[in-house]
Amino acid sequence: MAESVRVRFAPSPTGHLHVGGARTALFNWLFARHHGGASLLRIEDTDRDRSTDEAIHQILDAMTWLGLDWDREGPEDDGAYAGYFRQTSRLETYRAHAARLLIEGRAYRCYCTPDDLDARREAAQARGETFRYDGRCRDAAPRPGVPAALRLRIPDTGTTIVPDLIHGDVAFDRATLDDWILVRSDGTPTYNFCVVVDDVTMKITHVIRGNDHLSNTPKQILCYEALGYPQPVFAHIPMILGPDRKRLSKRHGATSVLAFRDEGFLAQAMVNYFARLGWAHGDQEIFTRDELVRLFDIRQVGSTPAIFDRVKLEWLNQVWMKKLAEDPEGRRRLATQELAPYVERLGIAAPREELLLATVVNLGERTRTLAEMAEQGRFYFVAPTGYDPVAAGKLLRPATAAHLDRLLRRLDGLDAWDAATLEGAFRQLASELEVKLVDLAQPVRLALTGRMASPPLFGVMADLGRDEALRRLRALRQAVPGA
RNA sequence: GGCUCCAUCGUCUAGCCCGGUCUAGGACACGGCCCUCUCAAGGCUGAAACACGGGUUCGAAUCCCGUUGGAGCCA
Repeated sequence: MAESVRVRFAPSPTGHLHVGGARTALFNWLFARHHGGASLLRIEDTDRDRSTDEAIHQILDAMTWLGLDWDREGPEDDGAYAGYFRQTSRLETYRAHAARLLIEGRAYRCYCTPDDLDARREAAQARGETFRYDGRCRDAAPRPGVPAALRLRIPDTGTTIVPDLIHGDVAFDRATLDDWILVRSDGTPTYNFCVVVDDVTMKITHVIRGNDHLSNTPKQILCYEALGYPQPVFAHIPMILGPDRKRLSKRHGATSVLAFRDEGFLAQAMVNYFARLGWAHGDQEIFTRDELVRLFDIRQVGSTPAIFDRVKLEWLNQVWMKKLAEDPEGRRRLATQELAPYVERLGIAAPREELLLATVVNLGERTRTLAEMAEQGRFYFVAPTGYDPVAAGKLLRPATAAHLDRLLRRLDGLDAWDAATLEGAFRQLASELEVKLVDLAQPVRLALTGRMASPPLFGVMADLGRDEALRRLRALRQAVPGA
């Protein structure tokens, strides 16, 4: 690409950053980073009734969490998140462009009131026709003092082509388009007009956005032409749908990116998942951020809408938790940065780092989210407060008592307290008692973790330490009736 | 309703642009087996798709047309 790439992500701050928006943001970011270009952020807050600062911060928080940093060219007016553009701070620019179009005759004042328009629309419908503005004010005499909307004068005939990186050339018959409103009679600029003016003045080279904007694009292209500005390259990426194939929304459960963070998903897993929605690189499923930047190619993005599959996301999250736990550095970060807050949320203050590490190492392959990991790893930090009722019913019987007593004596006599030694002792005793290892192990597992399922028992005993392990064993022994 | 987009296993997708290598590949989920102190993870394995109908062609998942279905935008 000859000129340097400049893209933008343009959310409207009327709610949280949802899954679809995040994927759009990611594709823009990847495209920019891949080409060494700039990635800008524009907040489309012209709908003042529905836009809130709260939403802006949530969106920025989510983007920061996902690691989608933007190039800071905008005003430095918002602390940590500075450097983005707000449409409401650009109203003067829209006004100037509107004035120019009016003077040059590319736009005209329309005195039709909303009521007029509604009536004409209904009449058209009654006749079974599709209503389009008929251009009746194109040559209307100026009526000073009368509120007027500003409409773009578009050609009556011909075809407007939207050249699109993903869909190829998409043709729209201009006869199906009409002279659309640039500025409402109350003076507020419309969405499509702001977008064009913004993209032009921000020197955006590639507009990467959701497919839901494709239908608006011919109107925008006509506006570029009226303004005499070059068009950016368009890429309309397929939308993300819910399991019912409808546009993804709250009805489908969590769609807010921050909600996923809250549930204990890793940003890396989210990014990996989003990238694979609509894009693929052969058979590869797991991508690091760097790999994505290197391999991402917008032209390889498919054109089919994708259904959001939480189960696969969960799988990816597990893969990433396991992956991070593999090397010392990742393990430490996963334990102290990612997992710790979830453990603390369980009411465990200042969890010890070595236990956090043990949790991460052992529960990474057993759980799918950090919240789940904390929950299932709780026993590392605190003794069980009760036993799984089914297991208790099965295991807390007199027959177990004798075995436990033998075991306790055996463990007391151990010089070392490591997984290998413990396993040896258990196996030895099991064969002496002529029982299966599992029969000896399960009561102990219940004592230490409160559950029937846990990470490998001997590792758990070692991680807990001799004193704590024996304490929990004796506690269970007390609970065994008889003997 | 008008316009536009989309159509490969239940889901994400590879293949489609540059027809033959496709008895259509991978992944998630699901079943079986192995491993095993539990649960997982892992390994092996099974079931599972080119929406339909016409063309074009020696040959179509791949190109063209239509139908059906889904979605989005505008109203």
